[in-house]
Amino acid sequence: MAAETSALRHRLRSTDLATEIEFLMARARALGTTHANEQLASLKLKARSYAVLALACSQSRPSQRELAEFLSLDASQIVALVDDLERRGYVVREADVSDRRSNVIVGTSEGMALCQRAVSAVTVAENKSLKALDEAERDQLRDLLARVAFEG
Amino acid sequence: MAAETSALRHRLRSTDLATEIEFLMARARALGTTHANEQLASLKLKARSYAVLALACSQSRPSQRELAEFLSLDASQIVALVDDLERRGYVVREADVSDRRSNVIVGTSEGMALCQRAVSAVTVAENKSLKALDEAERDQLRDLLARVAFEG
DNA sequence: TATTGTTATACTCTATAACTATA
DNA sequence: TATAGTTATAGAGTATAACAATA
Repeated sequence: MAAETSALRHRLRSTDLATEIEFLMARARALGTTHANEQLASLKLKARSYAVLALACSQSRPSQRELAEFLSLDASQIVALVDDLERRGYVVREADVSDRRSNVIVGTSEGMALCQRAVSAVTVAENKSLKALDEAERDQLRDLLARVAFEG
Repeated sequence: MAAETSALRHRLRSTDLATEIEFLMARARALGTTHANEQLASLKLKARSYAVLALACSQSRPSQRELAEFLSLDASQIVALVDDLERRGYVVREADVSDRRSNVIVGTSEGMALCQRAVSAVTVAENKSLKALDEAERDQLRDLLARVAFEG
């Protein structure tokens, strides 16, 4: 994607579209994903696989179905993401004792180590994406987005 | 995508991932795009084609290259979007007198009419997506996102 | 009967490279 | 030599339906 000229920005920013939250979110997210994927590339992770790894390495013991719901992804996509992370030794599918249909996805110790590095990488990316905002504003944005994201 | 149980929300919301702005933005946007596409479906538009139409129907006379940059899309994707809208009679490619390589994309009167209806549809969708926020909070979110989106 | 994980499949989205016409 | 638009194509992302095992 080519760099944007300031003339272009000025001209198109004054359009109605440029004030729509949906549009602004699309743009902000394109930027954020680019930065995140750049920082995660050396760990052979992307935003998606990072999210799965992070939840697997939390103490929440999510099932694949839960991962799909929480990450707004289709269940069939989770299969491929977990397959990849499992093949690389970062997560395992554990049998759920209370429901034998269900797999619980858990991080291995290698997964935990990778996850720690990934969190650092994502922090770097987030700082790049949000460099226009100070700490208080970032908290404000986080709070507003959380309410939108979880109170649809 | 299945509905999310409150138990799941509670359990996974307490993870570190759930506090990352990148993740929250992905979730909020999945929601917003779903609502927008639902409302635009009867006009045979999607979030993407709506954005192109809206810019074409503004007074800014964007080139295809400018549309690509402003919408964070690849130039080759704009071709297909403009092709579709042009075939349906909503926009035309006008020759740019100052640079004959360049097309200026302009809305027709049918395009203007459709755009007006689309703006209403998108407003409905935005109200659904942002129902958790009051007017002042929406302005705040808009402002914060704009700064992130345009000051990467 | 309904649900979890899985597979297969198709459809959309996105990125890349090569081409043409202009600059 | 570089840029705007186009085309072709491949790869990534996403959705749907069907199946086996289990509830």
